[in-house]
Amino acid sequence: MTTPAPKSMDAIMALCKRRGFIYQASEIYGGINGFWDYGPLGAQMKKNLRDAWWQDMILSPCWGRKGPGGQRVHCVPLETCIIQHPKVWEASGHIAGFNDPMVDDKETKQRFRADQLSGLFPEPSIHSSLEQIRPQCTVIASTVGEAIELLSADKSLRKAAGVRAIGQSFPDAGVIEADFGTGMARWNVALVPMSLLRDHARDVPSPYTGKKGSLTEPRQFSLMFFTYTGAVLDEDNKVYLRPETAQGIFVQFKNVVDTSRVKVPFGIGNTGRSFRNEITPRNFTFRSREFEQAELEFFCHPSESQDWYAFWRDFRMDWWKAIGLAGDNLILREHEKDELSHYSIGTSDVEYRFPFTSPGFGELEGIAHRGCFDLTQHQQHSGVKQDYFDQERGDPLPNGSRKGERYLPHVIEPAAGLDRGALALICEGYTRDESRPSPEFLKLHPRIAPIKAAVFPLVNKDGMPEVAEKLHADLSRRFGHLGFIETDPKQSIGKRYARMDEAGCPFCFTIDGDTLTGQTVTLRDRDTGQQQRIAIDQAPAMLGEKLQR
RNA sequence: GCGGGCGUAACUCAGUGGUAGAGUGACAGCCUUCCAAGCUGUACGUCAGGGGUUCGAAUCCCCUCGCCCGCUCCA
Repeated sequence: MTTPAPKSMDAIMALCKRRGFIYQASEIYGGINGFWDYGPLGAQMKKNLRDAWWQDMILSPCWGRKGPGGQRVHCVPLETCIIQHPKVWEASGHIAGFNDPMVDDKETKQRFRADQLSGLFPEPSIHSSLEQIRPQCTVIASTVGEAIELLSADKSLRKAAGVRAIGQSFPDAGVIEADFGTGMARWNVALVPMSLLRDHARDVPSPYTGKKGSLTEPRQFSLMFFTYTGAVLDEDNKVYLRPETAQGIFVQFKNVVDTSRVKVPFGIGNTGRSFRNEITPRNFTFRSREFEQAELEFFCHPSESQDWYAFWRDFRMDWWKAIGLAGDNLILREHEKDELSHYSIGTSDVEYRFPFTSPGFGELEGIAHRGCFDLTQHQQHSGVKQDYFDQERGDPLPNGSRKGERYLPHVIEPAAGLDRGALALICEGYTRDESRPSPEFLKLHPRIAPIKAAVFPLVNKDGMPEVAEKLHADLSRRFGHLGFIETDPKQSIGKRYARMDEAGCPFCFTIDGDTLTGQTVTLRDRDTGQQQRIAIDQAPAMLGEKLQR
């Protein structure tokens, strides 16, 4: 299978700017790395995407599709704060996980994670205590097996490390035979302890050059944004901006259960901004430091969790297809076992082939089976029970009811990136067709398009503008809550069509001479340029029907 | 974080030491009965920012910021 040539990202970015979809944040001050703003059309488009998610996930979940047990899917919304108690992030593991200590090699200017450095250590002798043992050489590898494999396979790596020859290796024992110029000897392979890197960085050889003295001490890189509550800048007042919306849901799980008559299985949805201090913001809005998520946490009985996982994975894929990403550029990718988070039983990504990832793919949404990891963590850290009493489970009682069962629900998490979704829809919709009068246009799904329709008088005279004005007012009343309804009497009709094509407006109504005599208008389709003539009083119903699809 | 490329009007770009330009777009008017048509006119620039060299800098030098690409990273 051949991959079609990727669309020009430069052209897409130029269109986004030109038509007011996406601007660089703080542009007049030179911009700020990793932040982007949405212009008028972009803001409306993203709202449409968010509304579509809300509609299909919360208000009418899964288009009415039944769950694995044949039951109706039930979800409720929640809106939680960007700033939560700092302990939320301790419990979730983000504070630890987001603060990987890194080591730089000052000579080569390269950087690696301090906990991913392995070394070849001499066997301890009676003359040296364990604290004095220094690695003879190092390689970047987080496991003993990986280190041995790298040394065995990579000749240039051996050269950098000063290894002249490799003998036998015993991965299970963590031992390898190597000759550093003093004859073949046995070496213990082990992770370089953090304490050694911290206190004796100068004694640790660089994994890049084999030379000692060029490594820095491990340094913290905070991937979470923080600020202070209250006016006093005191470490005790330090709080974090959330890196995901999900934790807000978990910490309110009990409240939702206790106050909203929900029964497991059910979902809680939450959309909103999250913040990650990305090391390398890149690729337009794809990896932004401030971004918007649409996350659902679906709580279910552990025994049903696998079925719900498959259910949500499939539905989410179908959903992206339904709003305009149908085709080879969209895939569902099941994570390999070694790719999974420590707590996850299964994860799938919905991925899109962006022009800048092609022929590879970039993640739009992750659907994760999180087990009961989060509720367990919060139960432990907060001391507040998070278990659920299910009255419909357990042994039958004589009176016909059930004894009930107490358990920590398992969680399926479909977590979508709205900015990435919007970007994918723009990339997918961006089309150049030189055979058209307006070669450049944006094929946005009617549900997502920020401009829903335009009404044009063919010429700006003979009473046509007045008729257009009236139809515009009518359509605005009925559909204005979904997006813009435009009208424009100026300039040539071709130019006005072209403008709408470029902005992704799917439908144009045109008032012409026949409207005045026969009460009909033409309805032009953006993608084909084809027109059909309909009665003017049918226009609202016709548009309503087309916007539903 | 490293390496490379780039930054001039809303967009695409020309301008390599001597008065900041073109096309497109936008806006106004005329014209116009279906696809960026035509005519007339108007507005639009901290030449990414700062510093330096020079009589004079968009142009040469230094620093910073931003964007793109390749590494790296992506809990």
